[in-house]
Amino acid sequence: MADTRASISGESLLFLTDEQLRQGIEAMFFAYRGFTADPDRILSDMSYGRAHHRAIHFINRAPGTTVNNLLNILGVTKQSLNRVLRTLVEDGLVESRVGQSDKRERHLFLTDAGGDLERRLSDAQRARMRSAFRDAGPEAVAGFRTVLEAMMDAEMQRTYTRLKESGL
Amino acid sequence: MADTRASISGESLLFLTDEQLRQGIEAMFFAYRGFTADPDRILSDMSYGRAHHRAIHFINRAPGTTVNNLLNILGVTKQSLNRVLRTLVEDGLVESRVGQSDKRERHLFLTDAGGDLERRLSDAQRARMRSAFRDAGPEAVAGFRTVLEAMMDAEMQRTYTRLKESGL
DNA sequence: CTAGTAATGTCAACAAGGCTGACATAAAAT
DNA sequence: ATTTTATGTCAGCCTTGTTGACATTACTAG
Repeated sequence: MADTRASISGESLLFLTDEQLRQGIEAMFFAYRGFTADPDRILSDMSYGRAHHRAIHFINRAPGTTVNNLLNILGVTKQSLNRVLRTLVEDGLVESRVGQSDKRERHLFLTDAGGDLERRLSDAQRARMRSAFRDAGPEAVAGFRTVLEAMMDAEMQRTYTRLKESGL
Repeated sequence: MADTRASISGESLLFLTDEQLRQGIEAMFFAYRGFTADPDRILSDMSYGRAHHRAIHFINRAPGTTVNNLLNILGVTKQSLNRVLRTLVEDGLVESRVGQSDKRERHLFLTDAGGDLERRLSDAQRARMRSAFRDAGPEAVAGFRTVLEAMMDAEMQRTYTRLKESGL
């Protein structure tokens, strides 16, 4: 398990040393910090946190989504999500409409103010992503996405793909 | 700022649509969950969390590192780190030695028990990384690392590179 | 129609892990 | 001799996660 060389089965599979894997692990750690840094700065001025950002992002992504659907995407408990949603609704950033077909469901939408905040947050995050993508070039970006997809849990991979394809 | 197409300045730079950037953002979000899932499971059985994992990882990476150095790497306050280190020392996973040259400094080392836990955690995390790397192939891995490096804050990039080169 | 199940909300309590501010100590540096 | 540095520690606060319990409403199956 603690081999230096992991697998020499294929042509160029001698690249999976523990050292390389560790570098990948550390790269994920440091990069995720950068990834969240800009929106975090914006949010800390308001009384919001990363959890609000995530909710806003996915409501914007799939307007009219139900609470249960959002729960699955975010992978938290309904109590956690509810606390966040309640403040967002109270502050007029999110609207929660009772479903017309199934009146138990709540469909979630961003208000104009919610859309404004979403744009500020994602502009900041996109700017960093854009700059990283531009520096790295198209082939690196393709590789980046391939590896990230392979790193997801199977269920999240399906969720990710579904979201990805809904946005064409 | 909300362009569909970001930059058509170069040969193949027409790939930076907002949609592509958003997919990158969501890929980071879902992949990071996968990235931390396995160690999190191990840790939740004990009374430890992700913060303990990070401390253990970097102490293992750079044995004898000082508290201050660890503080810079982890990017938290000394109070936060101290809470974590205290429990690790109390539980006999980390040893804190007073520096010989500068006696104000404490140098941190994993004990045998600490090394055992480190191995369990990193084996789990590496297994996922290895599988993702293998599925994606060497070129994708190179791209993955290039993009992640470009996404880091400049300071973290230096820290990352320093760590990377110290492990040759 | 009734019983069961599903979707949601809410209350309470708790824990991890961030944060700030204040203060203490020892040792190095000036 | 004074200041600065490295570290530890106490107290308190916040966000965001958790579990468990319970209520409401409404769809669904028998």
